Amino acid sequence: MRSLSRALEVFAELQRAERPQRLSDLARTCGMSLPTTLRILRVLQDFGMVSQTDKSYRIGPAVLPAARSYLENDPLVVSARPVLQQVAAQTGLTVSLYTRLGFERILVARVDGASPLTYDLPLGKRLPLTVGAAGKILLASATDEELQQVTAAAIAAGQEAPTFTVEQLRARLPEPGIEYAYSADERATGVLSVAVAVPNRAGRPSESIALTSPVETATEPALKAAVPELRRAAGRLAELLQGSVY
Amino acid sequence: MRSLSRALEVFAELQRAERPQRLSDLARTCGMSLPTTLRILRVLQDFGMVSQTDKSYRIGPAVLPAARSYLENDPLVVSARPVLQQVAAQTGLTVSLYTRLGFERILVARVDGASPLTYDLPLGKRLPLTVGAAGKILLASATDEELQQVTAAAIAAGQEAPTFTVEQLRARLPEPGIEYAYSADERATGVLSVAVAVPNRAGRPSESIALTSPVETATEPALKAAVPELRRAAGRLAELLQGSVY
DNA sequence: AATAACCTTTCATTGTATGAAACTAAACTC
DNA sequence: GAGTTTAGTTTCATACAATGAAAGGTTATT
Repeated sequence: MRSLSRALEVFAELQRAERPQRLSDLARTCGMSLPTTLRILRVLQDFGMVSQTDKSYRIGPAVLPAARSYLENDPLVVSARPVLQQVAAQTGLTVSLYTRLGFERILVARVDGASPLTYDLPLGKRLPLTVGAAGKILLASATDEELQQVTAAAIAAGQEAPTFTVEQLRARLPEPGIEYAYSADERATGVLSVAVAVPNRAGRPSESIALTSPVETATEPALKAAVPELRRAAGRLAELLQGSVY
Repeated sequence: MRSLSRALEVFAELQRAERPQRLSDLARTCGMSLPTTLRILRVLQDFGMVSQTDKSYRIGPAVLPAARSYLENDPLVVSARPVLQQVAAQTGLTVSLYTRLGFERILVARVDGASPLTYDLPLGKRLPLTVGAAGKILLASATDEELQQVTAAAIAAGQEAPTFTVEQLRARLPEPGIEYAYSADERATGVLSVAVAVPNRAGRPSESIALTSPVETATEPALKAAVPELRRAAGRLAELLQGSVY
């Protein structure tokens, strides 16, 4: 399925670029010939996944129904909503659900607490695994090899300095036996966060739930005191997922 | 690019289904062999466009960053926001921006007025072209052939009864020379709406702006009185689009 | 336990994806 | 505004990737 992989590369590159791209740019960045790139763009355009104006290509409107379909129908997101709401109600803090995608994590659901963290809801935001409680907890049970890949990916994505090493990463991760991660001023200054992983019947977890708070509102002990509550929520979510028809 | 087209068919079918699909279902619905369908799903899964649990496939989380990228970077959406906000402020009504995708339209931006229409913001919702002011105005300059296709597509999508005809559709559309469309109780009962098209340098328009109001809040004459304001907004948006770097 | 339905892999064949090259259009230079 | 460079598009021969039939394996059903 080479052509399909290449098409998805082009599609990913259009997202990464964050601005309209010319045919030759895309061909160069994705390492393929002009005719091939052009043919791929034409098909993507037929389906609305890509738009064109003059000589510039960008992501097209068809991604919106797709995202809507995901948010409304995905068992993870659907099951999580009531669970997150309950935690937000009990703690008064903002609760977020992340899912791992490649070597990053994506915010897929969020329920604001009493003091909302941000005005906008950055659903779909790509964040590093190396930074922030919700990222680090997903790496807690990772192998050395995987940490190596994560490190390389984070550097390549510009999320970490070129000097970043696996040792530095490991130092941030929770110690063995600790089933939550904590972060302060890591991803954003003035923000504290604890996160637990959503258990996964087999294999390492790819989802995490985080409690986040501005430093003025909560303290480290207060956040850590909420960890049992968070764990229960994660457990409940895992059960819901088992039960769902999938 | 047959394999790419087929992959996008599978992807579209997963959205249409609105629930996890099995391999054999997808193969049958999309009219392709099991091995081919499986190979497509595997590649889509590698990129996060599709998720799998046990034997069920569904839309994957990678669509969220894509949608986010669209909403944050697309010149249409970005340019429209201040324009819609101004109209909402001046009229106190909900203002929506739709774009055409195939034989449907998609809500890509909305700014609520004084009396919000709905609590949730159904961004990315697919709606028919045959119903509602914002759909009909996009068909105002359509050829007979195109109306025929639209009619067939609406019946196929279950948006119109099987007995629906081009004549019935034409009767709903604005008369020649009228540059706005009006609807009452068409798409939703108790909802009035006027819409104008966003002018397009060449070719027929594919975007429209609508003012919507519950029947209790506004009357037909009141809505129609806002049409000049709407037209100015559409013109301003068109200018912004010309000017943007694209 | 037996049967059926479904999923996955293998493999030979075809057809489609591919890039070089030629061509055209646009942008830039002077 | 003519000449030159760069970018986009089309054509075409070739190779290889996409394909489905068939076999094998797995899970569900009876």
